[in-house]
Amino acid sequence: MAARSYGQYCGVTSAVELIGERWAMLIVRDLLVGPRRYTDLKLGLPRIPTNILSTRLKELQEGGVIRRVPLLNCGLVYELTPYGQALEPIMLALGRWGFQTMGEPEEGDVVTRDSLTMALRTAFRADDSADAEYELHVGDVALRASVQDGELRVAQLAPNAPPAGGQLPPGEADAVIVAGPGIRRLIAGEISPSEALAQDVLAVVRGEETWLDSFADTFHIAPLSAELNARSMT
Amino acid sequence: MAARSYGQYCGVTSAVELIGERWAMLIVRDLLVGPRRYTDLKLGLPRIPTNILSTRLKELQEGGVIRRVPLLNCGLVYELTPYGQALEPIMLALGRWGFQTMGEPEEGDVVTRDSLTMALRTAFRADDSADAEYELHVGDVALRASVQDGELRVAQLAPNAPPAGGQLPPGEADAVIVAGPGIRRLIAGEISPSEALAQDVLAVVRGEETWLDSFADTFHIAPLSAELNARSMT
DNA sequence: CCGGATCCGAATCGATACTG
DNA sequence: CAGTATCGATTCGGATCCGG
Repeated sequence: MAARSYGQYCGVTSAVELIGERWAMLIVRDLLVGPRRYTDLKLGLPRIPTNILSTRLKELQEGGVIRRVPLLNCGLVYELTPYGQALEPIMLALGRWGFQTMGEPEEGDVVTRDSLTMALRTAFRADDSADAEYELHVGDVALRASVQDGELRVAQLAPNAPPAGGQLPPGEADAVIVAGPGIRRLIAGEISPSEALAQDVLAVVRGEETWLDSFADTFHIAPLSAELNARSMT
Repeated sequence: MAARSYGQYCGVTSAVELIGERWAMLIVRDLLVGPRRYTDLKLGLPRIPTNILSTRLKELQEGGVIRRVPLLNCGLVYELTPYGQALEPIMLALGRWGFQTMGEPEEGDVVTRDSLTMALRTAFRADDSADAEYELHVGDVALRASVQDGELRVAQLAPNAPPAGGQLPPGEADAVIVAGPGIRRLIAGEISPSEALAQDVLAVVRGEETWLDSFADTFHIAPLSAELNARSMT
């Protein structure tokens, strides 16, 4: 038996041996957005040591979770296998669960394109969604979220694109929202759209501010219950 | 920022910082079955070092996932907080996912009461279930699975209880199934109930063998697809 | 620039022994 | 029963380097 094996014959154990090592889940999270090259992953995970990244990529490949795909012109990308893609609902549920205890960002925390993309998918409520096109800026990450018929599609815009400036995807967004990490409070329902505007948590730099109500209905993660604060109780 | 922080402001990251450390998920898995004392956890995780167990218990407590509850007479148990219990669907989904790649047990792998209990919950198909009482033995783990109106309840029987010997829960089981780890192949649908019997993967030591068909319908984890074998493809 | 490999100190993990 | 203490073996993190 491998020295570092958990030594149990069990589905959960197998799963944890495949994707439980440090950084592995975050690599999978980013690959759930789309295929990524080594350098993309490194940029999206600024604090991962490069030797750990390459080790994890090998392990995930060995475990059948990801695949190495050479590109036609040059370079290569890593992508999830069908088996790896089956992690999507689990990752979304885990993101929803972890969202509850995010609190405020620590000094030095970053928001990356892929993590924000997954966060939007995590918070998406198909049933409460109204069709709309949002352009969302958080820090220097810019996304375009298209909601149509209860389906969400998220596209990543060029970084540092001036809000409302680009005409990259055809047509203008209904609303361009510029926010900071405090947008968490809106999605958590801790503050209402009008409070968010009043407290400068975010701004609607183009489009009617009423789109913010639709946005808050569409992207929402309800708190589990009040007992969440029952922490550190002996 | 903590040295070992992932440095990202994201729900998945928060979740992984709470339950992503080594052994943490397996502790949560066992606590999803019910409150457990320190010694129970140690027995259920034979390979965990005791210092790691106590460190994880402190961390999970600090994170609001578990709670320490002193018992009236003596001793104490750890139990999940409501927030921790919210991990149940995630754990079941993860168990289902990991089940696909379990293969055959490694030398030295064990099956514990709690892991088998969770495995049954993982494999349970409410829609295809017929009411029944099963007594299941795998290795020296003995469980009583009661299926009624699409609901599953699993009770753990005394270890080393002679199959069909005990009258612990009121009434006799419809079928007493004695199996080894090969029962995975039945649950995965790799073999049929009759093949399982013919190949001595398991035996029905009391009750009609036809109960095994109900069992196989009730507890089943379908393979994702054929491409699962597309491993290690460069 | 892409896709890593190598080296090394620091932190964590695993195994065992020991204690209130 | 419910953990600490200790210590060698691994792994991780940070930095540098390298071939294409």
